[in-house]
Amino acid sequence: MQGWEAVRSEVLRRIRARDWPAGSLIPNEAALAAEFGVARATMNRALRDLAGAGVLERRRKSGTRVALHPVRKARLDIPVTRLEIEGRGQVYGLRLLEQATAAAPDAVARAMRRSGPLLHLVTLHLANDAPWLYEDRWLDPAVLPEPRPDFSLISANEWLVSNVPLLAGEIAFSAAAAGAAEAAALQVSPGAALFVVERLTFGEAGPITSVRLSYPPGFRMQARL
Amino acid sequence: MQGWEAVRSEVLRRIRARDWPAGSLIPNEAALAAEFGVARATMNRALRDLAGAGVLERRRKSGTRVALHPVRKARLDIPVTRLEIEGRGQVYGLRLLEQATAAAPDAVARAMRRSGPLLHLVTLHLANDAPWLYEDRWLDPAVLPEPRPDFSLISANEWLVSNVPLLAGEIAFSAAAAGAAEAAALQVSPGAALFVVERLTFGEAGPITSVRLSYPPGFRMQARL
DNA sequence: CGGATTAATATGTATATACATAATAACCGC
DNA sequence: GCGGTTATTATGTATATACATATTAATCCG
Repeated sequence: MQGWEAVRSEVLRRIRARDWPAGSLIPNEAALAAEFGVARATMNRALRDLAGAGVLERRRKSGTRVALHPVRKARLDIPVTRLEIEGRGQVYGLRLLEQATAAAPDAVARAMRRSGPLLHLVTLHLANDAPWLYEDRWLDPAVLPEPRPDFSLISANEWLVSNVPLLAGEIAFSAAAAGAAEAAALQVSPGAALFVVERLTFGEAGPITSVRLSYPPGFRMQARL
Repeated sequence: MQGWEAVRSEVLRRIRARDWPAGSLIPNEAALAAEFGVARATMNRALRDLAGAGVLERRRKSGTRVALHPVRKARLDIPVTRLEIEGRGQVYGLRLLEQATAAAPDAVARAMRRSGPLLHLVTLHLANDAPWLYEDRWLDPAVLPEPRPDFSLISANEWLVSNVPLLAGEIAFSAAAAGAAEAAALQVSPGAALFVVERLTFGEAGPITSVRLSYPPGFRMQARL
């Protein structure tokens, strides 16, 4: 047995083979390190990794036990739209449908903790000239320089990731029926089932942007377990 | 500066402050360790963590550079449905709508690489007696013991996670219009926008189960960025 | 017995050192 | 200049050791 990944594999095997049943306590790091013939640091890395994956639960002094209900953790990468499309070998296009400074709807204003007017951007992203993604974004104008970037050339998302220090965010996925504007832009019938991604992004001084992305029927977001 | 998390914070700060602009090469581990006054192992852990988060890109010999297009990585936890509902303080219910051994549809059979008949389970999960989730599952009967578990008492998912060694899986999210059966079970109108999770799970000897989960309109799947 | 103090223990982290590995740069003979 | 070999370099990993920290068990004392 050599290498922390090999150690991790053997530990995983024992868990799946029920050598160490769900909920049971497994031997401590020192004992396992001795058994596998590795240093404790190596053992630690393997076990720490499995704990991060949700397979093990570790507590000081108590020890390490096999998770009773292994919460499956999926990881998904959310690339910049342009790169996602170009990565599929297609030609990326961008059409700015609307750009205005206005009062945001109630739900958005509350989430962004802003009462004043916000910059409203509605954008259609295209792949090989076909509608790919409808984007409805509200943006705090305070983060923009003068003159403002030309959002008909670069998407707000792409401009933001490379120009504003982002701290954290929330993201949620859901399904929704297409509204009139979305349906027209995406060239689907009103009421069609859209895949919706809603994101709220925070900078150092609170929320910066709130965005709703709608993908037409057929879109699948793939994740790794 | 003490502790790998403090080191990581400072590195992150420099990246966001553009001390180290996107795409640029940062000093090597040894130099940074000296500057921060920590061991290289500590520096390594901080940088390795940021690389895992997509903020840095590291290559042997070439060095470490700030990611040009920081792919945002979202992590989402997918709990067992019963625990998800009980965790919300609601009463979990389960209704087995259909249980039959039959030939799977083409797409399912192909994904599962099986030609013979499979066990087909259609289940409705309830929260406080209200429809919560419609589950359509195809299952390799070879993994089941005799007598078979009673899937009207325990959900197939829950039985599987605690009885079959699972290896890996694929998961995908999408939106779809409700079909007749789904609409009736979930008490929504046909064509309503459902949030769909499709999962294919592998054991040691190939695919074990293929499942399609449909959530009624209003359901949101939250993730952490 | 009960509550507070103290000891014991497993994980968490930091350190110096060493070697492995991958990728690039330098070199060399032709 | 070209193709192939060799050296160099930064990250990746393994190791022994040490101490920190959280948590539980044991102990003591009124």
